[in-house]
Amino acid sequence: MLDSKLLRTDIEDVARKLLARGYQLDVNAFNELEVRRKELQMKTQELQNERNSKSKNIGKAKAQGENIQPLLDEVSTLGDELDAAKSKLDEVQDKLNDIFMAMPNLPHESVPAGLSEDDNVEVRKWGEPTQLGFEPKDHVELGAPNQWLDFETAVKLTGSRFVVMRGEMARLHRALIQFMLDLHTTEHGYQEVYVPYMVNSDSLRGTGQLPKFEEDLFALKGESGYYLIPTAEVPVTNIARDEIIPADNMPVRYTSHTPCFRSEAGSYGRDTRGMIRQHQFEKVEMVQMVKPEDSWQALEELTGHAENVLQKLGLPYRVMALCAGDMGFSAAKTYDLEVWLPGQQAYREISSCSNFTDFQARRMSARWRNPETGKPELLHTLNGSGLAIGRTLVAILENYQRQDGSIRIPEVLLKYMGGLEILQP
RNA sequence: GGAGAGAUGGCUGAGCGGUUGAAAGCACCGGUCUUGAAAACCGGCGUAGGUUUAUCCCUACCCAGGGUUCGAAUCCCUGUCUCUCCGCCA
Repeated sequence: MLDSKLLRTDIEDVARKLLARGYQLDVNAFNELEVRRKELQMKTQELQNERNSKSKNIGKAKAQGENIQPLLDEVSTLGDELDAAKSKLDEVQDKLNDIFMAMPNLPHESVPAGLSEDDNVEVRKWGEPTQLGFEPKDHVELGAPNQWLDFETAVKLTGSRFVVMRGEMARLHRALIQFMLDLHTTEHGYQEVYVPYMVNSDSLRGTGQLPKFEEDLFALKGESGYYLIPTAEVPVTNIARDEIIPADNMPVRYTSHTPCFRSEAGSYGRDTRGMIRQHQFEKVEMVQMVKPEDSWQALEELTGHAENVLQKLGLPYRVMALCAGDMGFSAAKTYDLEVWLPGQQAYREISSCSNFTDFQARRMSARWRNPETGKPELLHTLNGSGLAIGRTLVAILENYQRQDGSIRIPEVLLKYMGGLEILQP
């Protein structure tokens, strides 16, 4: 959510920045609502004031044994007037609130212009696309032996966009999770947290998935109103919802491994082969809550933490600064990490690292106590994948494949694989 | 699942339907005292919004949402959560 003061004082500037990301703000409609809000609010508060003071007088008069009937007559119509004013005010405020909740964050000044992924800008590159010296297989072919990756059975169990993993492949998948969590907790200063995989709608509103993107979520049947999490970002960031974090505890750095559940509505036909785009996948997430003045530095660091995972795994990647139009709803700036996939001869997204500034914090009232003012102030939130496990597994299979279809295990994973060095078909 | 108790400011904890936005204590901040600290004493100390900006003033908020009333932290209804006991259970 954007600062309402900003929209009152400089709405043209806000509208211009939103347009950069393809969001058209109806300035006139907003201003009209805002004028009405002000009128109705002042009128309502005046009536409330009148009611309060007259009621007090009635109390006093009654205490002194006076006849209060004339005073009661005086306020007889006040209640109805007040109710009418209040309901009009509520109506306008609901409309304004709907607008606010549907308005995306403002892109930072450093965000490249553009409306589609074609306008994203490569910031840096690490390593070179892997040269195998033979025709590379993709992960579906590589996973076929021993039913390492078994898509047919997953279809039977559930449907498309799921996978069953077996044997050493399942272990490698698990090894990746352990490796990433250990790296973030021991070298990057994150605290590991375990969180619910279902959340309520308040949490989803807090991080920005609701109200606009409900079709991307799996909602549970029944009365609970719960949803399966689309990312650990939701439960982990909402830890700070309605909290005031002491300055000494800042910055807060959490890492968490969770499954992620996404309906992938609107992506029919895209990435249908293999496990690039699944309804259920694992992810190790990093989340930070920082002082506002630190958030841009924190974004660079957090991106570096995700990059470190790829570097330790020896996977070539590039860092892309997303253009304004390609960023997610809540982000002020996003770096995508794209890993090289020999099977596709392409870089594919494997991590997304964003600074949300105070956008999520305002939605969820996440604050810290600023020692300079002594007051609670909105903090800044960030998160990034570190990394998406399924896609990392794909990247390892494709980059570490050998001509006979066997897979070499990267050095850093050996201790999680019980010393197993090669996956042999 | 059954029975009962409860939810008040950072924490503990008062609160007859009418100057209670809320006693008291703790914590915290400023000051006096002290070589310094502690103690003692004095003062301050919630959040959000509106108006204004020197300030003042006004409104809302005592779990949430409804209701009764001229007036609700206080009464009624619904929901959520917490605790205790019983039952069941990975």
